[in-house]
Amino acid sequence: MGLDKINWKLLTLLSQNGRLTYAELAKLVHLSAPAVAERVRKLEELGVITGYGVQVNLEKAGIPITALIGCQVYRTKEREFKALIMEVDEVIECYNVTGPYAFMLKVGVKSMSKLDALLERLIDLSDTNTMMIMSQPVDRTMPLNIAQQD
Amino acid sequence: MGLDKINWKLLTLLSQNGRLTYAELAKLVHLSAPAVAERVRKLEELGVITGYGVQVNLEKAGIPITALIGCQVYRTKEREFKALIMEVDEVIECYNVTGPYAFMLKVGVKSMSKLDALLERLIDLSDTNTMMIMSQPVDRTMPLNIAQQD
DNA sequence: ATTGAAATTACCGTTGA
DNA sequence: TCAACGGTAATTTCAAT
Repeated sequence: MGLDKINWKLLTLLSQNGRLTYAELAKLVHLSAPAVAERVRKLEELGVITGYGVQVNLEKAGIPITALIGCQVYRTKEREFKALIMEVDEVIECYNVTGPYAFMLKVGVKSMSKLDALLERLIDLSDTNTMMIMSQPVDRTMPLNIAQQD
Repeated sequence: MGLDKINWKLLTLLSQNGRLTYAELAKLVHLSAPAVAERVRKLEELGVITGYGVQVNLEKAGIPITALIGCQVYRTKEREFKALIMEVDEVIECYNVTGPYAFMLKVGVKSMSKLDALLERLIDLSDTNTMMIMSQPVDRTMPLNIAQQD
């Protein structure tokens, strides 16, 4: 739990550039490369770091349409809904949240007709509210300056 | 735009493991390592790949509370709101969307009082609707099986 | 295939409990 | 005194060309 300042720095640096080498990280946190390697290894072991990935510009990748979909799932259909969601390729993120919109989805599609087809699949299990994403002014992996937060 | 099947495969593989080497990628797509390196280089140049990062378990990192906040921003305060959002450390993602909730935020905080303080900062510029995140059954970088989408 | 860099290992020293 | 952590150096692996 209590990650120290250096581990936070490492997480922040890696979230901004997951390909930094241990030597580069070492310079940035004023430690030796093996010391950094050991810290990162432990962060992975603890499950704090769960993996490494690329950041993709979906628009440039040929996915021009992304949307958030608030889903007011019918009380008896929650389990079924969750199972469905996990099978739908277009779903990028799915949050189970408090409040009337039990699930919030982020989806990416190639066309409006694809989006329409997707909503059709959901409508049997929930009322949906679709919000088209126009821009994303902030996109991070985690909060900033976490060390400063009490 | 028209990324071919192999480039999609590369993107998918890298989104699942951003540390795969060119040699490993080469085996998985049945090409030579230099050919893969060239493709990845071009994807970066085109801006399809915008970076590399780590995936972090916020809970294990000591950020136990995450929430989505729908923000109904007052008509005259949109610019001010956007400026504020970009300065708030706790904001992880911010989407500008269609519909009454002009902005949807994903935030991460260490305590409920921190969340309360954050909402206080927003309330002058917008009506907010907070949804606490209980779980995230799907977390991807992009849609699956994109090649199959027409 | 060769060169160079990065990861890993082993070993030692320091510190603090 | 012992456990935890970091540094240095040598070795081995591996990636880029």
